[in-house]
Amino acid sequence: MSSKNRVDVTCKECKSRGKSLLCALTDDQLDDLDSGKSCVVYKKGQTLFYEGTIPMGLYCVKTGKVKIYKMGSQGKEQILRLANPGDFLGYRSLLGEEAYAASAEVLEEAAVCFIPKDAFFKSLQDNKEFYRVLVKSLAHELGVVEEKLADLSQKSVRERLAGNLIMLKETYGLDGEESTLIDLSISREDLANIVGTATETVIRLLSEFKRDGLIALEGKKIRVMDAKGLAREADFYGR
Amino acid sequence: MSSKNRVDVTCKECKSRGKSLLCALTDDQLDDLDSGKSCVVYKKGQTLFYEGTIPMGLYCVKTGKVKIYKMGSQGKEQILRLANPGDFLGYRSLLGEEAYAASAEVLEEAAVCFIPKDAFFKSLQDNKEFYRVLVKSLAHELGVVEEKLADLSQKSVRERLAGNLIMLKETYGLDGEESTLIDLSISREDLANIVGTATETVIRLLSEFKRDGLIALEGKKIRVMDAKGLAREADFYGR
DNA sequence: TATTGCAATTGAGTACTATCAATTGCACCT
DNA sequence: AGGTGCAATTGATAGTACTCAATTGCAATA
Repeated sequence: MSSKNRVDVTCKECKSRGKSLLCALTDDQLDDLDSGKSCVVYKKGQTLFYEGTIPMGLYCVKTGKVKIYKMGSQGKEQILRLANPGDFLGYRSLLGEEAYAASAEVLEEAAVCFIPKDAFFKSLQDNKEFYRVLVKSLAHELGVVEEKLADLSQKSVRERLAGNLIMLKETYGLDGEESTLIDLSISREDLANIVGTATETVIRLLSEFKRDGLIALEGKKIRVMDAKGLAREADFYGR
Repeated sequence: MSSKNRVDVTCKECKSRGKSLLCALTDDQLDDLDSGKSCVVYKKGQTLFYEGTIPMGLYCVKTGKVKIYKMGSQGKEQILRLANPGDFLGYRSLLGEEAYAASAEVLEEAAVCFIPKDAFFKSLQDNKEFYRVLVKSLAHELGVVEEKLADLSQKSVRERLAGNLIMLKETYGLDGEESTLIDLSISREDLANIVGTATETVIRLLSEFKRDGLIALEGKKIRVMDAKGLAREADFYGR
């Protein structure tokens, strides 16, 4: 990584701090984190870390979007979740004292801070509240993944796609009128890898949803025209 | 629950303690846990707790087997995992400060201890090491579920069934010659709900595996005759 | 032994999805 | 403008796995 991609920021000044778990830290503790911290701008397609490697510290997304995924044996990936500004990456592996269970790749240009392992563990020790919210987040995440597991097992692709579109709209919808636009440049392939299906199937279902007035396609982005209708598709349509 | 189902045991004397996370506790701390603790014998089919309810404490399985599952909208359940002697139930919800994300039902008669919330949190406070291993376990569990998610998404039912049979054999195989027998009375329906498929599909695949000499059916139980062959089925058969 | 009830099995038909192949669209570069 | 490369789309086909329905098996009970 060339040095011109490095960015100089302190956690204290970080605009994404409010969204992150770091809001549990005092200014002094943030200063501690800053020592040894580095922040780098990654371009779309670059990888933060690979499944199976040993974590050396914690990543914190300042801006941009990152996908966390697992690679299957046939080279197809399953996206576990998308990370956004304020999100931590790698703390599961650090707390679990294990290798990374998934890989992380940048979807949209991202500035990501890296906090060395030691500094991370030190702030855990110094701040019980930080530890608590981190554990709480970990436990919450486990519930979320279990929910996804059940959905994957019991819902049709159609239902899952509809459900994911609703969630993407909640997460990436902007303010005001633009709240219905999913502000995320995502390929059909990645969308398929979130839903857990084939790219062609996503394309066909999207065009059905469009035909039925549930969504509209604006360039590479998707607009949710009828959230209620989508929710119906997500919940009830059986097989 | 009638009083004759109550059992009197201390954590110190519990034979399952060695397998559990409680081995991180000192004798004194175990005594603390014992106060207020109760232990009950549940019969097959009884429910420990339901998805959506508020956890009042921690369950610890002393003997027997328990399934943890989520109910889908069409009344079909997805089994997330099986709990065995020494396993904790409900700590995800406690640490996440959330309602139960899944239900727990006894598969084979089980003696289960219940440790009230307050006593549990107190021992977390008193013993950092206990907290650490608990968090470590939580983090590990998240990795396991993510792995299952990817498998569910990318593997065929045949592969998943083969993989699950291998894991069940690892977990429930006895000693010596009987290491190949899966010592677990599980219905075809429950097996299907572990694998994430229909009961009939499990039955058909089992009879194929049997035909191919990979397994044998002994009463309600399954014996793994060719673990290598099963592993091949689990890993490679692509779509 | 007959009865009942549920689980396991088998059979037939279908539907959802994946796969493979071909075409189109679009952005970028020269 | 033309070319290149990749993503998106469309079409055709095949399978895997589900659903529904019927039968068999088995164990508990009367």
